[in-house]
This record gives sequence, C-alpha cells and structure tokens, in this order.
Amino acid sequence: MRDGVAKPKVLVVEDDRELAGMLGELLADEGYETEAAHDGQRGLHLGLTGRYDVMVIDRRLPVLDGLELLRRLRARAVTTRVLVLSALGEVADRVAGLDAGADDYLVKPFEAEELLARLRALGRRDLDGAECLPLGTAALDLQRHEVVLPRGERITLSGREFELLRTLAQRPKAIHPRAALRTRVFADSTGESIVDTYVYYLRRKLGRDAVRTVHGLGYQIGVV
Amino acid sequence: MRDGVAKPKVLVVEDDRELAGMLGELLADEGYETEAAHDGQRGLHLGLTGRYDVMVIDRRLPVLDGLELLRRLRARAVTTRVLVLSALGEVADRVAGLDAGADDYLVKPFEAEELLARLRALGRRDLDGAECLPLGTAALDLQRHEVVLPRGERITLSGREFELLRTLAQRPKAIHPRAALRTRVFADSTGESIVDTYVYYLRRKLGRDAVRTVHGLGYQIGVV
DNA sequence: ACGGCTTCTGAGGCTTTTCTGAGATCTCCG
DNA sequence: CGGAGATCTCAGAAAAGCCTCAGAAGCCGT
Repeated sequence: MRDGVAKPKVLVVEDDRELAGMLGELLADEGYETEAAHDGQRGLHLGLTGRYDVMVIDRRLPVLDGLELLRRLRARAVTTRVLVLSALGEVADRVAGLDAGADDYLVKPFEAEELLARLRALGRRDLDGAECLPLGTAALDLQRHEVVLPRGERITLSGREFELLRTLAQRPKAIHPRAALRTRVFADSTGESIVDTYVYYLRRKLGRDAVRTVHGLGYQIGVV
Repeated sequence: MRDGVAKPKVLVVEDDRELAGMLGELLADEGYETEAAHDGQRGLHLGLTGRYDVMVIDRRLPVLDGLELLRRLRARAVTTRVLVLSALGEVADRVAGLDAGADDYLVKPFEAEELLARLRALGRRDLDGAECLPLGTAALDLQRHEVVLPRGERITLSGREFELLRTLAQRPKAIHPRAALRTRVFADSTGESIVDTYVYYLRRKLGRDAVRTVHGLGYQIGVV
C-alpha cells in the first residue's frame, strides 16, 4: 500500500509448499501482493526488513517456530497485524497464540472465505484508512504523499520523508527507536545519522513540533 | 488507557442480562472498566458518545441488531475495536460479521480465557503496551520513561533517573541500600555519591517527598 | 546533456545527560 | 549540647546524544 495505487502486501510464512502456493494464488486473486517464506528464520528476516500490511504465519515452522517468530518480531517493535494459522485448535492453543502477539488465530482446516474476511478485518485500518492517517490536527494523505493541514493546505513529501512519517504515524505516541526507523525506512547500508537528517527535513516542512525527540530513546509523534 | 494510569474501558452490548452480568464481572476482575447496554439503540448511543478502548457486541440484539449497530458506528467513523459475540457460527455468519466492521468474531458458547485473550489482542493494537509501574498516586510509564501524574501530566526522566526510579519502584516500601542501587543502576567505577546526586535530581523533578531517606540504611519510595 | 529534485554523508556546533567533588546541612548518640 | 558521620545541594567539566546543513551523488524527465 505504498505507492498510491499499490496493492496491500501480505507476507505468508508457511512451510507446506502446497498450502503456501494455494494461499498465494488465493490472495493474488483477491488483489493482494504476496511474498512467501518457508521457514521461521526467513520469515523473521523478511518481517524485520520488509514492509507488509498483514502477515499470515503458520504456527508449526521449521528452524524457528511460528510463535517464537512472532515473539521476536514483536520484541523488535514490529506491529504489523499478524494472523496465525494452526492445526492446534484447543482454547489453550489459541490463547497462547494470541498472547504471543497474534491479532487473530485461525484453526486449520479453514474456509478460504473466512481467511479472506479475517484478513480484510485486519487490513481494514491501514487500507480503507488508506485515505489518510490522523496526524494530530492534520492528516497524512497516503495516496498522494501529502500532509493535509487543517485549513486544507497541502505539503508534499518526498518518498523517504513520507515513509518515515507514515511509520511514525502508524503508532502515534509510541516511541520509535532510531535503529527501528532506520531498518524500516532506509537501506541497511545507510549511515547512522540518516534518521536524524530526515527528521530534520520533516521538521523543516511541518514545523519543529511535528516530531518530538525523546532523548536516548527515539522519536515520537502525536503528543500535543 | 488514555491516561496511562486509567484502566482500559470496555462497552458491553448484550441483551441477556445474566451473560452481561457475568461478562461485567469477568472483565472487572481482569482490570477493565466496563459499561453495559442491553439493546442496540442504547449501544449505539453509548458507542457514539462515549470513549471506549474496546467494544463487545452481541449479534442478536433487540431494537437494533448487532451487525446493524456495528455498521452504523462504522458509518459514523467510530473506529474503536469491536469483538462480535454470536451463537451463529457458520463461516458465512462469521464473514458477514467481519465484513460489517468487526475486528474479531467469537462464537458462543466460548471459554472465558479465549475471550480475554482476544480482548487483549484487540487492546494491544492501540496500546502497544503502555505498561506502568504504580508509584503512589502516580505511575511510571516504562515505555516512555515518564512519570504520569494523576491528572495526566507527564514528567520525562533521563536514562539514569529512570533506571533509579524503576529500581526503587520495583519493590516499593522496601529499603534500598545505596550500595545496591549503585551497582544496579550505575557503573562500578562511579563515585560513592552518585546515588545521592540522582536522588536529588529525582526529588527536584518529582517533589521532595518522592523519595524517602532512611538514615544509615538507604532510600525508599511508596510510603506516604 | 541539462536542470531540478531526492537521497545520503559527514562534520561542526549545540543541548542534554552523566559524573565529580566540595561545602552546607542534618541526624544520631554519647 | 557537640561532634562524627551521613546526607543534601549544586556548580561545572566531560561525555553522549542531537541538530543543522552544505555538498556530493543519483534519478528523472525534457
């Protein structure tokens, strides 16, 4: 959902190649762009470095278990919505999955229709909201990469500026560590101070108070 | 969870008084503040006027059906997370519920544990764990390194100040010897009086009574 | 190829935090 | 009451973290 017209992007982490293929097709037909990982390690890497609107994670995975993968993502402040798929359907299993950080838990075997409905429910905020993200008294127009000020005035952002602000705006009031912003918005090879520079650019365009610095921890928006 | 210290607030819309009562108790035990409506009309009114962190809505309601209630809330841009409860458990029913705007759909009869886990998952989305340590009438926000005063006012702490206060707050009312605080919070090479200095800083920010000195033994919080 | 925009680097200067230490003040106990 | 030891207060130096910005390099349409 990055480039205005872009499709919502789903990461599927599923070791059963056949099921993974079917899911890929199903989601593609539904208008999603999908990417697949077949083990937990690979899923972790993609989850940490890529930008997805939703992730579908199988619970039983080789190398790194699905729930463990999920916990590690959450520990690294990845807040993407996650739907866990599992053959384990006891209440205790579901509770364990949800408490590991899943947003939803679907028991196999499942109907395609239900999976799609649940994905719609998870994606809805970031997609319908694909209009705008609230930004204090202003809003961030996700289609046009512009900040819309209360009076209707518009400020255009460059690609990186937009990605950075969007990442911050997805969790307003949360503190986003530099390192997290750097891995999510910029390439791994960029210098340490790239985030500072882009925060500076944002503040220059939007005003000094647009982004708050929390000394020693990171940046934050949405406070006052 | 607006003020950091406040409990998350749940609106329960359920016409079965007995079940509504049980839900209320269950949620209260879990630390939620609850409010109840027994028909759709009342639920709509509360949902539009009140501020809730999550809503639990029964599907079959008098006056105004649960899904219709949900649709009207969504139509009026209420984005609060909603969990729909229903006796109708067919895939088509679930899809209908989710597509009406529910964030989750739980089929009756359900286990209390699962309901709670799903509510946690829903609450987490906005909250992202604004965990706090109680601090007398105030609280210590562990994510943001801030002290939250009863009115919602926030005082930010530096890294060391925070570590020191957190160490004290982990065992309120216990007497923490200087030496223990020094080894836990500061480097081994620091001077003997570093703890005194930081206690002074804390008192300067939070008030003289924030930390109590127990002469000859150490420091203490949580009395008064 | 040219001009304009975007991305990235890195250096200098500024701000906040951390730590030291020395004098003032307090507490306990004889 | 008086003194030893404990504690408080605080200025200032050093370190760490952050801001600002100029300029190089890349991209893109003309």
